[in-house]
Amino acid sequence: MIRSDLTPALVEQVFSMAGAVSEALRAAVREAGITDSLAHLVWAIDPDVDPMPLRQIAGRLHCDPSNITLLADRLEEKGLAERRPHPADGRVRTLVLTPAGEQLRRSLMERVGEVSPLAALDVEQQRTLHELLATALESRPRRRA
Amino acid sequence: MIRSDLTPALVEQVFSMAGAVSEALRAAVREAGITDSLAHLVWAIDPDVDPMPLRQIAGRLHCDPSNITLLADRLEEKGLAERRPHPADGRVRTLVLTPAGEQLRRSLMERVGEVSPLAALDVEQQRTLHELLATALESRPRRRA
DNA sequence: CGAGAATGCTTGATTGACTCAAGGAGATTG
DNA sequence: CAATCTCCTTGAGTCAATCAAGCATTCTCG
Repeated sequence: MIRSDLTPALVEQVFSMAGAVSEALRAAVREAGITDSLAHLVWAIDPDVDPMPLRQIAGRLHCDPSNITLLADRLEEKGLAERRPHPADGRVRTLVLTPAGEQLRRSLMERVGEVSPLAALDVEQQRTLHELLATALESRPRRRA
Repeated sequence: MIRSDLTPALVEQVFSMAGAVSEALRAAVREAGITDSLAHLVWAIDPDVDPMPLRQIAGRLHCDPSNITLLADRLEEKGLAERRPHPADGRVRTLVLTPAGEQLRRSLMERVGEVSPLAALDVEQQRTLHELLATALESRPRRRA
């Protein structure tokens, strides 16, 4: 017993926080007639950057491309997003939000700014938290803390 | 545009961190022949506190009790946990880890202390992070930061 | 006591998410 | 132009999660 290890407690907090955020958004998500996974995908599509290929989205979300195919289908059915051919490469399809999709995305972001536990922190605390998480996430995973 | 809102970025980091931890544990989890959900349940059963009723576990994991029934079945099949009758109330079943289950739980905790991104922070940073998250999580969700 | 209500777990049916293997359309290399 | 590679899609199959009953046990109150 050399040093106390906070890591398991931190992991617990992180999962707890992710769960709390999902819970906080659930009402808005259900109201929009979509599921958590769809909301997650909408969240991941930033209208301000170049359209992403489905494969790239899959990488970003750590799941199989075929999974994104399925979710994209559902998003198209609901008129929240649509596939666009890649301008330079005919194999590639990109996914972009429709105006309705962009509006939903904005409303989710606003909502999370209102009801998530993270909103209970003041600006200074949020900045500190942001930096700590960035530091951890940027590090390549390594042995021994 | 009065103030910059870091909340969406923080939410992104939190989900990213949760994903990274799951990813870091995935190898160990698959090696044990179980799924992420089973691992999550094993993680949630602390051998050092009194055995919890299934209903209470469901509350802790924010899911339906019938879900826990199913997962508990699977855990029993694999010899990682077993149901025990509640000493005072005949309706209640509690779930406790077997020695094999406890060992798996310990190995998951050790592993997360080695490979999770959170382990990249020094002790002081971990303490700060722990306090910030605790502050946020303890607050009742409210409007306006 | 004893009937009715409440509580706790289980079962069954259904839906959604995810993974893997296989296939087809479009690009690239030689 | 032929072989190969990349990207998306399809189909099969598994796991997770919710909901609606259902049964057993306990509690409440006449």
